[in-house]
Amino acid sequence: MNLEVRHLKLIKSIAEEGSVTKAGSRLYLTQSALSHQLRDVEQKLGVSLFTRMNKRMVLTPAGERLLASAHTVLDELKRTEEDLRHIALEREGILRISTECYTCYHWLPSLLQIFHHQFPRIDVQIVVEATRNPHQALLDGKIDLALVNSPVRNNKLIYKPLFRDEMVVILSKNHHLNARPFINPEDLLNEHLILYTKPEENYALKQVLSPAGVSPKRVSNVQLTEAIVEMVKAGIGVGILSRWTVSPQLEAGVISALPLTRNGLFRDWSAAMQRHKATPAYLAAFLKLLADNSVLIMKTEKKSGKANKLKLLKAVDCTDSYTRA
DNA sequence: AGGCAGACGCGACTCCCACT
DNA sequence: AGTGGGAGTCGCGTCTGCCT
Repeated sequence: MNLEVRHLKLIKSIAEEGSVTKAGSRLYLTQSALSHQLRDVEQKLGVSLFTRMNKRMVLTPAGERLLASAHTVLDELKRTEEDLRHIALEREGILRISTECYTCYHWLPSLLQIFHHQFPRIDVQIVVEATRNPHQALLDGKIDLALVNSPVRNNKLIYKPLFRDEMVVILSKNHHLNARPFINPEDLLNEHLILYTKPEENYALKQVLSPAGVSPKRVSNVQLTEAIVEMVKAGIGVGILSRWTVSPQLEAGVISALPLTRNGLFRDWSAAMQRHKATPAYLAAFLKLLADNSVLIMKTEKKSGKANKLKLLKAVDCTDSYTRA
């Protein structure tokens, strides 16, 4: 290829200025330098680009053709440089997120709204397919950040602790187990357990019921919190959900919740990402947003003799109606 | 006078090769 | 593999002649 960007700038400047001397002033080069350049490119292309008419440089048809390309290419280069500047400033890019639990998608959109105000040109993509194994998705480079609660750790990933939430057993108001201060695994033996996730993926089953050798009479998988609440309310079964998920219903008094085991069952949430990958500014900002708001997402306070009560603060209002597709 | 183009020289850069 | 030096190349500037 004979044509270079300087040749495109040259032909554009000469065509617009009408002379090599004026073009030289615009390009901060001498008339002679541009004359050399022009002769060089004309020789390489084997065609005249300008007709020398007295003291004016007039484009030939070949010159007209090259000028059209020069406009296109130089404009595109200008746009590219502008885009690269944005990327260099890390104001533009893609942030791919997934979580290890579908229920997080309840409060995540609210957090993303705040993030979008800070980084309007960052395209946030929620990769729902990675929910089943966000660790592997991170290692495969399919996502940039995962919200995880699994105690399993991978040494190729780093984990930033965020918050702890409590899994509780939810019951209808007139359920006989309401008399208990907490629920033991064996109390669920004769119950119809309605779970948000599949039994083999369920945190409570894996951490408490299975180790205790307890297999409830019946287990159903309903991937809709509102449906689980309605079924529990109707006395069809009992559920196990994170306390903050059912906070509005608990406050409204339509269902009740009891800790699972004497000490309760808690999940420790972390933000996971690749250990040896640079953290762009927008990702760092999102992490900070998570860390700052994790206290707001689920703040528990001890009340004398009563179970922890969840408080959802306005910054991230989880009561927004949101249902997973 | 003003503008273009050619001859020549300079500095920066690249390539190649020898050396450590 | 890394470093340093010499040769060649390229792009540009100065000077100058030619043309209108």
